[in-house]
Amino acid sequence: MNDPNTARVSCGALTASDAGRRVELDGWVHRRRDHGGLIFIDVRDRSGITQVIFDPSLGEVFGQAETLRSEDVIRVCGVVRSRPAGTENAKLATGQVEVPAAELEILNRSETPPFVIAAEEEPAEEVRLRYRYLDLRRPRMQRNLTVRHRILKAFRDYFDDHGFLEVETPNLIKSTPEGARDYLVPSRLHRGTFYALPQSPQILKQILMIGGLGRYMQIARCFRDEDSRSDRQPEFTQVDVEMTFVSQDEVLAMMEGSVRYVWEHALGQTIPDPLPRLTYAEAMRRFGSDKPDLRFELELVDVADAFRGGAFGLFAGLAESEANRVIALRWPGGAALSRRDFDAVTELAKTFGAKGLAYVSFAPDGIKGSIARFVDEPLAAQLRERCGAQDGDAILFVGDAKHGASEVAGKLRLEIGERLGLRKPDAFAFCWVLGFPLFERDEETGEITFSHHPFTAPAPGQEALFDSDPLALTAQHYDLVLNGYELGSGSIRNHTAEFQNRVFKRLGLSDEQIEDRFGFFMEALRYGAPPHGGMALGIDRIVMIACGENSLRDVIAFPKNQTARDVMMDAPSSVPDQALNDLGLRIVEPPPA
RNA sequence: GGUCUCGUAGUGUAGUGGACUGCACCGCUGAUUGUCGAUCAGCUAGUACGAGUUCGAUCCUCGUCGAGGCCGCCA
Repeated sequence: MNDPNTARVSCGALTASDAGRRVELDGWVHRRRDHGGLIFIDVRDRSGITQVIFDPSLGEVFGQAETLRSEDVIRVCGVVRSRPAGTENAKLATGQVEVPAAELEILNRSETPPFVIAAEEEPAEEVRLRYRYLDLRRPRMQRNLTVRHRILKAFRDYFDDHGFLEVETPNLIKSTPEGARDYLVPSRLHRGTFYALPQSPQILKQILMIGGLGRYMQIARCFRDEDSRSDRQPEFTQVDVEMTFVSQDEVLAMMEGSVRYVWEHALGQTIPDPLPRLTYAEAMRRFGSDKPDLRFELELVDVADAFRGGAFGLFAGLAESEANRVIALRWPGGAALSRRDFDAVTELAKTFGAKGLAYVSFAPDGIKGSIARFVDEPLAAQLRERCGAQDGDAILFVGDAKHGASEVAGKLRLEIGERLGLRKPDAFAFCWVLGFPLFERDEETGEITFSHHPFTAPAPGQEALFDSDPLALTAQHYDLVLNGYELGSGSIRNHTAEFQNRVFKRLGLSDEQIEDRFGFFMEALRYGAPPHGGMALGIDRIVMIACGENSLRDVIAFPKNQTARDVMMDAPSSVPDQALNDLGLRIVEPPPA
């Protein structure tokens, strides 16, 4: 069919103006409607669907058409024509035209697919992933991967426009045993040693700065051997960025610009300029999260003082110390909830780490709820005033040590927002979160550890605190947050070996440990490392939110499932003994439980 | 590691401590010349696995396996 008079066209592209053209359509049998003496076949490719019609006058071709089934792959030639009056299909982009087949070539047959591509109903995710190549034929996945492509391209275009060089960094690197668990790759040539897959190209991009690249970006694959969530995959993609001779504000402006450009060019939407900024302390206080969902209000309200010296002993006691919070959280319409509903919410709060949950509701027949008997009229009036609660609302109370109370209340806030439909998938609420502490105390060991990573620089002018009160140090670190998801984080880095060494020492590393793990990096810092800083944005999450999806698995072509398995390939899998022998590995059975 | 929910034909679902587990789609056979979720007639095909309670279990209990959500974890 390599006829110069025949144009190969996309299945979704034909319009009335194409009538009279002789075209070739290649694609899958989407649906067939067999009327015995007349057969309609919808031919599908990524661009859409065109109706092809077979007439018995075609003889042998018609006989072939009778055998066509879903997902067979065909090539059809014919002259496009307008549909007879009254048979147009307004629901179809190509509904004004059809192609009466003159020739048919069956390029491949399909077995009966386990699920119907054309169906509205969605098979279980396990089935979708097992037959991913079929799932990918569905419009939803084709759309999501298209959006993903456009977003990636927009990022590349933007950073290219701003003088960034895309530089690839290796995937077989050195394990630096801090942070998440590494994926390890055994070395054959150096038996008993291992490469690690990068958790991020962090050190490498810093060395690129030392290498004088100035402005670097990369669409980088990262690997972390930790348990998955709907928004976390063991293997994920970042837009990784690093720049020299920049202030924090300059990095923020550049990154903010990239996101604004992406939203405009890939999604056709404008976002605020500038993006709102919150401090870490403010985010925790008002939203109970370092990644607040700003699509809705419902802020946390501090009410400890209202309970001080009052009848409710638990909160009165908590109110005596600045280390505690008593947080009120308005639940619009919450008075309609049953006792049973509140019990369920209390159970939920306990899974978040709450010891319990107090609540009052303002029902038409008076104040109700678990602590209603401690809430007299003046207190009720005060609480309503401060929370902005109306008749029919409820207020939840979380009281505990500051940080824990904030986190519990923050998660309850999201739950309320979710139930009230306030987390709209087509709304995009960005914000920066700044002013994180540089160090924090490890709750298990009691040791001082870094909040994000050990290369982050403290805010200028805080040198005096470094030894006297390290936990009071503020980091030049920033998170970009969208709709309650952390899109990415970055920082201004330490660029002198001397200061980096002080940080490592402060974290309790010995000279030997520093040399063993970071010796190459410390050495690089000593050869004229310029001031630098950067950021990495999680592409998978950005695409997920942009597509209105709830799971990364719907925006990744071949994702792992929750247990980190690829159910299509069946990975991970065992390997032949010879492969283990080459690597000097032996599998040890786990000890009996 | 913990916890919750789920597992019924190829797919999506319904239902019940007791008789042939119902429906839709897919598939198969036949009919059908203007459909587009084609239509009409017929057919095929199922309780994840194991143990227990019970006269009797798809249903109740426990375990195993698998899946998903959340907590821990994720510098």
